[in-house]
Amino acid sequence: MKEADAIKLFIGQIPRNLEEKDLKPIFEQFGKIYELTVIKDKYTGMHKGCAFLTYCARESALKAQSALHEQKTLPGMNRPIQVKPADSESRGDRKLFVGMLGKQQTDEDVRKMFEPFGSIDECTVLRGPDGTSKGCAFVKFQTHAEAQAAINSLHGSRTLPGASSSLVVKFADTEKERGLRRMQQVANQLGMFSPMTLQFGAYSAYTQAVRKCSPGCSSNAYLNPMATMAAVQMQQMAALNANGLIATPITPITPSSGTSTPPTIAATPVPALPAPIGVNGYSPVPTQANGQAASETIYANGVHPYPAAYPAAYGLVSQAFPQQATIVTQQHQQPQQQQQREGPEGCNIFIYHLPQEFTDSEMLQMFLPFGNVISAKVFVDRATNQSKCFGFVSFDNPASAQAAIQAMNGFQIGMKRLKVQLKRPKDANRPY
DNA sequence: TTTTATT
Repeated sequence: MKEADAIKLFIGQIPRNLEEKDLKPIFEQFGKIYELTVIKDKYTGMHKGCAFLTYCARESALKAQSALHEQKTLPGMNRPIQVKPADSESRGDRKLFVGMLGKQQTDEDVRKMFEPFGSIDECTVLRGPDGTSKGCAFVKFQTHAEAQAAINSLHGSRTLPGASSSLVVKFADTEKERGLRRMQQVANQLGMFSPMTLQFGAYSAYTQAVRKCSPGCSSNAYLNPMATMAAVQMQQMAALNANGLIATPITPITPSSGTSTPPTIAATPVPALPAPIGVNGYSPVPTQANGQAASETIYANGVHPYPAAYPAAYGLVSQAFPQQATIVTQQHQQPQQQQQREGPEGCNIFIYHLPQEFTDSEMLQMFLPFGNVISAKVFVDRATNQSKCFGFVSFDNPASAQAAIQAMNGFQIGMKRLKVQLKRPKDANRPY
């Protein structure tokens, strides 16, 4: 069916509305297609804008790559289509991150510097939206050995003009490391500046939250919303650090929409977070007897809300921040009428029991981790200018809205718990 | 000073 030396291609920069049937005509002109798969998010099913393609013949793959790679841009895309061997086709780690470049250096300058060590597949200086160099680059060699040789010779070997320290040459971050980096950025964004603050805030918020969830135990302690968010972040980081994976929750999972769930648990999102891995292997989470039943309920539905919510959410963070920047810019450009954009049906959520002091921007921050926020509005009393303690957040897709609901409904802030649900359509529930 | 994505 396919040749033994067939190449699996990675196809990038494809519009998210194109499915296999739409893509097929573009590629079959180069030969018989063995397999073509659009890549979708494991949990949300969201189209990731890329695909894998294997031709029956190796030659077809080579022809398609040379004819299409970076040669045309599909409708709605800003960058040209990518057609190249999938990562799974390459052997070993051969991609380098190069830091501490001067801002003036071009792709060609960097290429010249690395050429002596082997054949370079890709060489790109990272640039911001305005085209300014970020002072770093990615260089991909054909083999791991070549990359290693470049590290050995170049790392720390010199300080380029305009750089603040000596040249950095190392293997590029893995996907896992990038995830961690993104979460640290989220933590910073939430105002947690030092590791000490972060640990302290997270621990106290976390223990209070756990106590609150234990039967027969009540805590009236005030939870700083940012410390509470810190707790979420910390648990994520701990889980990732320990396993390289999101830990499977051992504590009760709670379907926020479940009708048969006891109210005390239904409003408790904290156990839906992964079991934190404590320092030195100590886990502060008590395993609760009712946890298993709750978990099974979820799996029976085929939906695992926790892994769905957070990996998906953090996968979107890198998109979420540019989005936030966009919002800020828009406010400057048209301060009079920043549009209240509403997303499509299923993308808009209603949030009640917000802390009195929460503003649009704080609510935005709280929901950014779940996707592209296109609008975040706290409702304010006209007369007093005081928050009415509720608001609306709109995402650009329903999966983000569901992730936000799943993770944040019932989230404890102070003595209250957030109510987070889909915004009702305008015409519904208006009997009077 | 870490990217537009890799089942």
